[in-house]
Amino acid sequence: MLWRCNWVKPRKKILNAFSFSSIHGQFSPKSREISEFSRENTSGSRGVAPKPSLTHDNVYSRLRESPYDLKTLNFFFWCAKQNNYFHDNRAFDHMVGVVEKLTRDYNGIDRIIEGLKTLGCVIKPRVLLLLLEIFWRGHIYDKAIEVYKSMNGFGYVPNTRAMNMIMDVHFKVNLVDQALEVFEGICVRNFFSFDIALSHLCSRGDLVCVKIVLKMMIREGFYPNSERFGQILGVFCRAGCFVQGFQVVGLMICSGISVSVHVWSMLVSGFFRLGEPQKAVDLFDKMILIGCSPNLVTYTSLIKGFMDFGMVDEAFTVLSTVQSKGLAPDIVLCNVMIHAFTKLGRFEDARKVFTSLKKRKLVADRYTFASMVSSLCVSRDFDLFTSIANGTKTELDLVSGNSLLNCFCKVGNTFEALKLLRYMSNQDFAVDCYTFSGYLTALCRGGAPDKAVNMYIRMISEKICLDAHVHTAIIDSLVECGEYNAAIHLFNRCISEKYPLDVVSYTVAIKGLVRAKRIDEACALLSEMKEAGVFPNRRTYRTIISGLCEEKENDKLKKILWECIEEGVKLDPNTKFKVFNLLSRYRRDVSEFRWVFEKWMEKFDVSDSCDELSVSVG
DNA sequence: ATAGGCGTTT
Repeated sequence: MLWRCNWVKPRKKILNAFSFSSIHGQFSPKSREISEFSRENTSGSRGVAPKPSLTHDNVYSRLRESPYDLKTLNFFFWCAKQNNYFHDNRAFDHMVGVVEKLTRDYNGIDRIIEGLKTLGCVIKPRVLLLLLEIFWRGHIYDKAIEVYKSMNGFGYVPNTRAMNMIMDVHFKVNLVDQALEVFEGICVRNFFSFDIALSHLCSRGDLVCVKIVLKMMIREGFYPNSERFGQILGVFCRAGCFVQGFQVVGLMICSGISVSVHVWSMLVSGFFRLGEPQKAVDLFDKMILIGCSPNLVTYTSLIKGFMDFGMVDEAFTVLSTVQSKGLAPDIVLCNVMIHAFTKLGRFEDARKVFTSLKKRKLVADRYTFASMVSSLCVSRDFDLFTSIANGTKTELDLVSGNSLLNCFCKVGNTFEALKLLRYMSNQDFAVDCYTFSGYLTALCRGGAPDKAVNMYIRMISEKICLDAHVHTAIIDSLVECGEYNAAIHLFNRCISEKYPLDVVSYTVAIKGLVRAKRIDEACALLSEMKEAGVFPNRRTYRTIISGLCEEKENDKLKKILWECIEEGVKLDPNTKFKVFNLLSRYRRDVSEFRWVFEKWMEKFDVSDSCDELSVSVG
């Protein structure tokens, strides 16, 4: 038997985009007498009872007066069977409570169906479809699936509507594969089939499936509504597929959907994340040109984007635009500003934004927390850090937890660091590379380098977090606690195993060799890293130069110094001073480097950034 | 349930 119900008439397709049930209200019920139900189902009451007609109101009041039993359900089905009568939302919603009770009273759907039969209800496809809809509306998903299975048991071929509902149910109970199977099995897909599938796939961020379903949808002549389009675009942007995101926008424009300020904002930040600040700016200009006015979100994206690309002046220009427009910064913009000021080393300004939150009636959140913790840590404002770490009620997430962990390690508060780690793993955080780096550091600092090494070995064997940062963390921590041989051993193993290493990894290894007084090996490693395509930076040179000065290795020092000059590497004042001190004892060296020394002297106390000054060499 | 924000190493 084929399941035919004519639920969704083609011309209604788009009109009813948002709800399955709205169709019920499209038809006015033909005047028919409710008492006919009684005549059909009982005997002898003819002519005695009043004869209310079959209207939504009458049906509803009758349902409400009835007990929660099979008879009421039967009555509901009977009404639905009448010509041109369609239940309204109220009736459906009422029935949720009824079937909920019936589900408890009767064991299994089959028993309910048996009961209905004994009441004279003919079990037609429509009955099961209605039952399915009630369960679906009542979020009783396991029963909905049961009804769907019974449909097949009765030999019915479910129609599109039933399959749409059951696909939705499968998505909702997280049976994605089954949901997609249902989707693929729908012979004639309608707008809802695509809309439901897309809405779930978007929520899950399943870009691959979104693409496939969207293509199918368009090929079959349907277009997503603006809401769904926005959601789809969001998935593309979050996945970093901005070019394809643009195609989606193109589709939106072609299908006459207006591109909202939300969409523009997404694209502006998308171009920044793509590494295309100029395109972001062009887009912003275009947006203004067509008369779409940017809002705080758009401006925030611009400020963040400019800061990421070191376009500090541009960022502050946008900030003054925000102020001149009288837009009150929200918590997101404040967080961006805290981050920006910190990055610029303007810790006092970052702190001012933080303390202004109360005045602005904004509540600090986990983003504020993570940024402030990091800011205070970099600026070594440990007093305020401690008060924030103890006083904030923000619930920790993985990122803010990692931020805090890192800071505890820096302060040297191993106890708190390990306590936090225990908390994070008890909370079932999906700990990541940041956490592992923090863990290894904390263990070493806490005087348990052997435990750290064991942990690290285990991580390697289980292939957890094999990024350069983690290798660097353990090697540096071992160097810092004087375990030079262990550090160098691990580093060599990284090289032989071809683990990913970056300039910092090499630099800390060189630091280890310098501290172990193995200066020749340190110099050799400097050459090796270049051969491996990893280019030393000023901190690498600072480390090796500092070692060479200590060992008074003038010849090697001069060679390295020439290298720095040729490469245009700028040294920090501390290192320059050491070099000058050593070489100025020798007449020949002074003449060789006189011009360099003079240049250094000219701007000895102004040129270099302060972060270099505060850090002791090595 | 359409946009913007947070954390590692020398």
